[in-house]
Amino acid sequence: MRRSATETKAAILAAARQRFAADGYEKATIRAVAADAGIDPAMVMRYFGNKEGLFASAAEFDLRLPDLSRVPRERLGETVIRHFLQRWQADDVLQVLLRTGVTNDAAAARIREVFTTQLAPTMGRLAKDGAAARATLVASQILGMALCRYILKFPPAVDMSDEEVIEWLAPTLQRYLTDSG
Amino acid sequence: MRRSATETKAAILAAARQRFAADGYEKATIRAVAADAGIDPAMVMRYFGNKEGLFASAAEFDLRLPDLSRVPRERLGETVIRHFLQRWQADDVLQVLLRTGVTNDAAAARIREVFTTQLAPTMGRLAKDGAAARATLVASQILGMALCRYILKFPPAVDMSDEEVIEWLAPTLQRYLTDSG
DNA sequence: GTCTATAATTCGATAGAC
DNA sequence: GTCTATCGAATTATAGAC
Repeated sequence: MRRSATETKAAILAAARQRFAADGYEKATIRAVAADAGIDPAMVMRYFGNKEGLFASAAEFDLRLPDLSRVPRERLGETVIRHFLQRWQADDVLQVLLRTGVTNDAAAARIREVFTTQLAPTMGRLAKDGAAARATLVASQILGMALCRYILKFPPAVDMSDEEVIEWLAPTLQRYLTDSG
Repeated sequence: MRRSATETKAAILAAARQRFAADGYEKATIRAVAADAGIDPAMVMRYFGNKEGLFASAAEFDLRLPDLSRVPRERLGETVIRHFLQRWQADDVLQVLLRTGVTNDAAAARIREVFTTQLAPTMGRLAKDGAAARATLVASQILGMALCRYILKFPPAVDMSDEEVIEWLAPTLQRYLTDSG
């Protein structure tokens, strides 16, 4: 079959995200990605140069955080956790970052970049003091729950409904974002 | 050099824990472990059969949770976070579990086992309702902070002192353990 | 744009000498 | 108890034909 370059690239990227999300960086092979995309492994090299280049493209990521300055202050925690639950299930790029970031330095650097350029500034506009620490606390609880639910699959975390997660985590995030010292 | 079997096994295990903790399951090679231990790769096979066997031995783990029934109820959160901060820095088995559990199914199963047999029962004796969910919430916050601090190395999390971590996380864990609904 | 062939490594694992 | 030699499989990556 003969396709356009953009079609092929898109097919490869979709397959790569699935593989990276499911297997992590080292276990996700170019051959497997190519097989999933229904093309030859050589095409992956042609379009992305090498495995690092493929990963860099597959890990492009926008948190798409809402404008938190328009949210009532007492509902910040709930808004943030709702956003991330939905963001987590929309596609698997967040899962790519988490799965690969734990064993691959380049991927960890990518997560830090997302944190530094997207999450921290947004939080910084909300709290006057300790913004960086607050952003980290928020990230730790969100990533920790994602880890237990989607990666490690702790039975109680998997069984919990989205609303239950929100009920428990919203007050935690609210405190991290708005409490003094 | 000629050593006793126990000496050699101990040297291999120590090296294996370091490698698994730093690289995860697939990137930690038997050859690298053997080089670190200053012995031949064949010795690893001799004593542990295969890579899975080596991992199983390296991932033997006891949370060593204190008897929480003897702790004043209002200090439960602080006690738990203090224990885990110390446990995390005592050796690197917890880091082994986290690094490997994200990409290796056997390792993930091992973490779930530690959770189910060691953490959940202890929490279960404290709260009458929703014990499993409470244990998961505690695990999510503790693992999430460990992830940001020791694995992903978010600068604000790395710079935070132990006491700051305790001040922020203790109230969170306290609420997860003792709050109603 | 697609694929074949293959080079160059690397890894887990085995057999066997000393 | 320790090591050499090596097999067989898998991987990234390259060169080049069609």
